[in-house]
Amino acid sequence: MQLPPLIQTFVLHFGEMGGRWGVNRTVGQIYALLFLSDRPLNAEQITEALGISRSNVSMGMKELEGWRLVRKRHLPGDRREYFEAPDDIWQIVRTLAEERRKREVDPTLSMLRDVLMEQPSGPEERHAQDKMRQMHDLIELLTGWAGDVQKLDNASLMGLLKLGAGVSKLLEIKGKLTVIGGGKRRNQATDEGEI
Amino acid sequence: MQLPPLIQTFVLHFGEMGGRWGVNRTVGQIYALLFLSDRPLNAEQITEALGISRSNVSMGMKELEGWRLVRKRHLPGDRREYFEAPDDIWQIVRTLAEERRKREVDPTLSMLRDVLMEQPSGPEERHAQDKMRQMHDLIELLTGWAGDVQKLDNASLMGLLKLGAGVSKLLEIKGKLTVIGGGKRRNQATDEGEI
DNA sequence: CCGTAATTTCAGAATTTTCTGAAAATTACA
DNA sequence: TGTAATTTTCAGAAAATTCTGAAATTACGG
Repeated sequence: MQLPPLIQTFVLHFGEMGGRWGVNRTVGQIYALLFLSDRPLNAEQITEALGISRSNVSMGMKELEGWRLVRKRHLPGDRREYFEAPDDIWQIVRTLAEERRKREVDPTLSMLRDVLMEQPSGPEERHAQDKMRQMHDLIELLTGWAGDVQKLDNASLMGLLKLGAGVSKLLEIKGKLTVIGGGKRRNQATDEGEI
Repeated sequence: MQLPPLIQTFVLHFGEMGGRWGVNRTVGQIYALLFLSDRPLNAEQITEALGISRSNVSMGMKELEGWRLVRKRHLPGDRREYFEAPDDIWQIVRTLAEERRKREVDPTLSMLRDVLMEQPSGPEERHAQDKMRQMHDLIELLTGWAGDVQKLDNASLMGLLKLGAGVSKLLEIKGKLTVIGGGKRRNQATDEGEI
């Protein structure tokens, strides 16, 4: 690998963190490289920059496309494929959130739904099912909210983030407005402890 | 492994998902078992329930304590150690968010800070550093917000979640109130695209 | 369509991670 | 303090993942 030092630091870091983020070292490095690059790169260039095999790049790209974190491009007069990482950093966050939900949360939600349909066969299973229902309801609440927030445009999203702990204050205001206007609830859960 | 079917399904699922969540199969299974259990369990019981070695349980517990997802307990008249998973599901979410930030985000933030101190040695590094600054600022905004929200009590947190996309409406209201009252900003970033 | 450049696939090698059993260390309490 | 129960450690076995090179496939330009 022969890269400018700042870029190399970043790329190596992404390689090491890749594991914790659910991708392998190569995939992390490829994404880092594309993210920093000011132009699309082809597989050969990535191979050279990272010192990995051509086939490894091919598999890594397939994985990154699965994550919707890279796009294919074609440069005129060049029959090779080029890759680039989308620029809008807010969109990247949305994509990551969505893909991680799909991989890390949805399967569990689905399993929980199945298991909650079953009849518990005794007090032990009854208690277990209670806990599973708590988990299920909370996950639904969280993912539903995340889905809603994801749809906000960049400016609104930034507004929300800047607010920070201020949401608390805002919620109090909302409470008062709701009493007057009679706003409707998103679901029927109660307001304390149990959801 | 000899467990009631509902429990077994849940435990096996957590084992399989463990990998994607940043822990190994055993750790996922142990946590699942403790989460569903209506009483603390000792290492021997976990060994039997999951069909894994005693030493593996020991290592798994250490990992789960590192995540702050289990607590040690002592039952009177029994010198063995017992383990239990905290009950408050909201607190579990906070703990998970915190620990994942510590493992998955903080190291990157730290690396970015270091790299942003360096002088870029040419246009390529300058562009790369720009992207890194974008990433750094966005991560700070996100983690700062998450940190604030984490401090909310259960009821407020639930209020926020139920709001869903309604935050958008609420933000508009806030905008108007701010014009009147002159609220202060959390940071100096601009409101569009670039953060 | 032909030839060739480019990409993908995949079997097995290399590496990393997980798990176990045996031994060492720690702990409770008699 | 001695002893037996319990927990932890850790070297290496087992399993899983990642990576490569060679072969197969695809896609382009003539």
